[in-house]
Amino acid sequence: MRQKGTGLFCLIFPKNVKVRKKSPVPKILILIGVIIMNYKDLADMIFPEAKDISYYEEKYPRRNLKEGAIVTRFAPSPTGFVHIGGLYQSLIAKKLANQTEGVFFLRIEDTDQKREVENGVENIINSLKDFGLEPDEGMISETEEKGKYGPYKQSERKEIYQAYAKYMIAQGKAYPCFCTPEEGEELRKKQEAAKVRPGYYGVWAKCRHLTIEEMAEKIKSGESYIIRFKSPGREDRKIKHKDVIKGNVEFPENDQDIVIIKADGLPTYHFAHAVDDYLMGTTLVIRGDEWLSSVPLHLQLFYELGFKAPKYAHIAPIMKNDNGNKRKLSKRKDEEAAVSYYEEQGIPEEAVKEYLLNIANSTFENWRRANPDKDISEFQLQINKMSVSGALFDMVKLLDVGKTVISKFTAEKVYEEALKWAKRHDEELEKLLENKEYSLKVFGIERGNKKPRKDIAKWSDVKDNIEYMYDELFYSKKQDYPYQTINDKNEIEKILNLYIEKYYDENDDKQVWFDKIKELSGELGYAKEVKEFKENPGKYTAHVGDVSTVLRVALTSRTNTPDMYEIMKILGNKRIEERFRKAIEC
RNA sequence: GGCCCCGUGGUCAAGCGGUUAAGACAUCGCCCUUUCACGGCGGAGACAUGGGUUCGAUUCCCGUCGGGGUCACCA
Repeated sequence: MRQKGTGLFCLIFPKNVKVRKKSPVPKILILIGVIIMNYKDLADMIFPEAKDISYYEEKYPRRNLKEGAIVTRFAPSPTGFVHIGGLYQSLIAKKLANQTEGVFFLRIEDTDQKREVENGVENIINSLKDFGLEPDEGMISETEEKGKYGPYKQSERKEIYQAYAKYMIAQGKAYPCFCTPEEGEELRKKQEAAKVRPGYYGVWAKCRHLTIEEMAEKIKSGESYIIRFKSPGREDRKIKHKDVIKGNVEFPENDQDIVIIKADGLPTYHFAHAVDDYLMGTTLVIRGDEWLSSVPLHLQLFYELGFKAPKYAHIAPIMKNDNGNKRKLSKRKDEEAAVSYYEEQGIPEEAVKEYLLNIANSTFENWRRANPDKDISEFQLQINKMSVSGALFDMVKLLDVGKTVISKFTAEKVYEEALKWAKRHDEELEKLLENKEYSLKVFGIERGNKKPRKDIAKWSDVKDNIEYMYDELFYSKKQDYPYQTINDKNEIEKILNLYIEKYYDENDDKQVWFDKIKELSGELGYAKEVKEFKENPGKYTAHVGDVSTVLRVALTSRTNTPDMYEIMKILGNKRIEERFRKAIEC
């Protein structure tokens, strides 16, 4: 604010000599001299332009929602990429709002302009969109918003905060503080030396004890100042609070005269939180548990502001094991902390959400098993069943969820998603997928039955999974043929030639196809059944499985593939022959 | 350091005074008329610790230890 005092006029001719009943300045004093000011005069002097709070009370009526509807929000600062923890919060918030026919809104907390980052808002909005977590209200682009309780960007709510700050000053519940940051620093050192609790409170709160006249005088002379909350709390008293997740907690009362309006005229988090969540009708504040210890302050603020406080749900952060120590997933150190990481890796949005739901409610897993095909929007999340301590992030489990999620997709969906990812991250894969009809066949292998394959956990696995089905890639690489038991060149040649000349017929059904491989094995002196092979040690050098392996390796250059019958069908006679020829040449 | 929260297998977690202490992921073994995957069956693996309270504590209380959070004109 650092504004010049404009109070001289008010000092000499107070606009409001009549004092409201509540004013702590006795009437008699006012009668004695016009110089004597009251809190309201002080408030007028500091925020001459600010509206009366009744204006905002009318502008933002209480929401008319059905009983039990939860109004909640995601309220990030635009300071960089969205953290997985933020996504977790949003997911929970959105589910809860949807389940109760409430409202989920997005509010941008940009009161710290130093930390703000370019495209910060856009980033947040896009990340939410990527995960299907669009808010019902709030910011929808860098500059646009929807909903009747805006602005949803705190930097645009300055006048609202000032109106409430003015109201607090007029009530004698807030005051200007003229201490400089350096003085604050000194104070802390002094307290440290004296081994007392640090902070601006009680006797240490120098400016709290200034008279109104002294305050006015300083403002008038142009001293810069901030606004502090005049806490009525006492540290030796306890407050009890019931957190929706953490349960009963007990804290000492807040007695800190925290800053509510900073030197730049913008509010601090605490004050903005109280004003916004009241005006926006938030019923449940879902936030990280690093805020738990601020609850006494926030409750006090709501009370002194005359607001009904919301409920709080403090969720445990997602942690990471760092050399045996648990620590929060860090934006700086851990790539998996950024939600963009999951998109880059091609982990499906559904998988990330399912994994997060898994952490949120252990009942999710059972629900999923009972309802394998239902959409997660049908799962009823119970916030009070959430874990109180932070879970270690488990990539292996996430990937397992990813496999299951993708295994349920149709070939069409797999194709679309893989292509979408390839367009952003893998040109080579994108080219492979150009032939949609063919690719659909490839993705259709062992898909759609009751026991679908689970070999794709993320879209970045796809290329490695299917490349041998595409000639352009298959032939462009120098292949090794990792034959196993049967690895004699002549034998291999014999098997391949005999198979293609005498046995393979693309019109065979699977049983006939399989029987023919047995026949082939028998003809060349191998055991037709594995069992027979095992029962007669020494009689055979190899069995039908080993013969199959030769075919498989020659065909794909791999020992592990999905169903070979289907692969052969897709490849077709000509390409099989060609691949065999190539294998023999090597 | 003060204040606060938390502590069940490797991980996520049910259980909250009497249980053979669930389940999932990971791991190991077996089975699934050829591999892999899927699936099935089975194995190994846990109540941090010391005191209480109680006929009986994983469950309740206190201490210890361990982990985390918070003590800004940052959110």
